[in-house]
Amino acid sequence: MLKLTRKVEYALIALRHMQDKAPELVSSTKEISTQYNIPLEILAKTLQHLAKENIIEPINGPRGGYRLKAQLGNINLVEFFERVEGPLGLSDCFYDSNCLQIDYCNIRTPIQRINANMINMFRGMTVQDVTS
Amino acid sequence: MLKLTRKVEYALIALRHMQDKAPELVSSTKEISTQYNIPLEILAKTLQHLAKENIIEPINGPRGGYRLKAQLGNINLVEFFERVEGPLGLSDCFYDSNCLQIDYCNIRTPIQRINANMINMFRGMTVQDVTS
DNA sequence: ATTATATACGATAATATATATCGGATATAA
DNA sequence: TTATATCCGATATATATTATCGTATATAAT
Repeated sequence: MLKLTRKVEYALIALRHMQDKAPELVSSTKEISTQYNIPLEILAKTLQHLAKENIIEPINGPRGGYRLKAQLGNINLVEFFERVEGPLGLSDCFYDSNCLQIDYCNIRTPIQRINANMINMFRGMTVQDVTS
Repeated sequence: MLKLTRKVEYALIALRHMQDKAPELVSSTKEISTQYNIPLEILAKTLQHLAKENIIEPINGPRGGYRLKAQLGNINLVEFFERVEGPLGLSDCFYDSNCLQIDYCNIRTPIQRINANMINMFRGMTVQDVTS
């Protein structure tokens, strides 16, 4: 429990890889896949997703790839996680209400407090904090 | 991602239920299962686990059940999570080394920093903070 | 003693989620 | 025109979580 997904990890690895280059240089999926030993197709999906989110810019054709588009220092980790993986929360009941315990639950409020602590912590860091 | 497991949630619900009673009174698995709509067998396993961890005390036979044994204010959430679910970490690589990226990973250090933040946050709260 | 009720617990099944793969399309530089 | 790269829906696989089953053991009440 309390794990990041591979998709998030792959995304961060790729972003750091791009960040380490001069901004105009492109990085292809294959290049990143090879260098970090990430399955090509999965990484491709992940990068397409980041492109749709306007975090990176795709460049089609031969010698194509991706370049950074967004300012990584402007994206906090809560925003990033949600743009990559959807809504964030220690329990589903904070954004989805089909939990069998929801009507009787005696820990909802305290868990919500802890959840807020976690969210605040992640909101206090940006993607740049991970890629630098 | 970043979710608690049901097992942890069920454990916290049960502990709060016991905490709400006078300390000498026992709570049976069935009673808790019914009141909070938790599958009986799963809850039974969870409570057996808590008993093995000396967090609650089992009382066998008819009119039996469980009573609180540990001081919930003395168990911080990191300790609790680890006693219920095993090692804690945003990524497996902090306690298990068969990750395909481990030799090349460019985000290990920053993720470790974030992980430390998360651990510190959970260490700053006790089970009692959830059950009160 | 017998019975009913409760915990103990290994084994297994079902479900959900995360991870990975496939097949064929589109874009574009050389 | 060709080779290289992204695009993307559909599907398969693996893993982890959640739930169930069957049987054993303990004990209070009668």
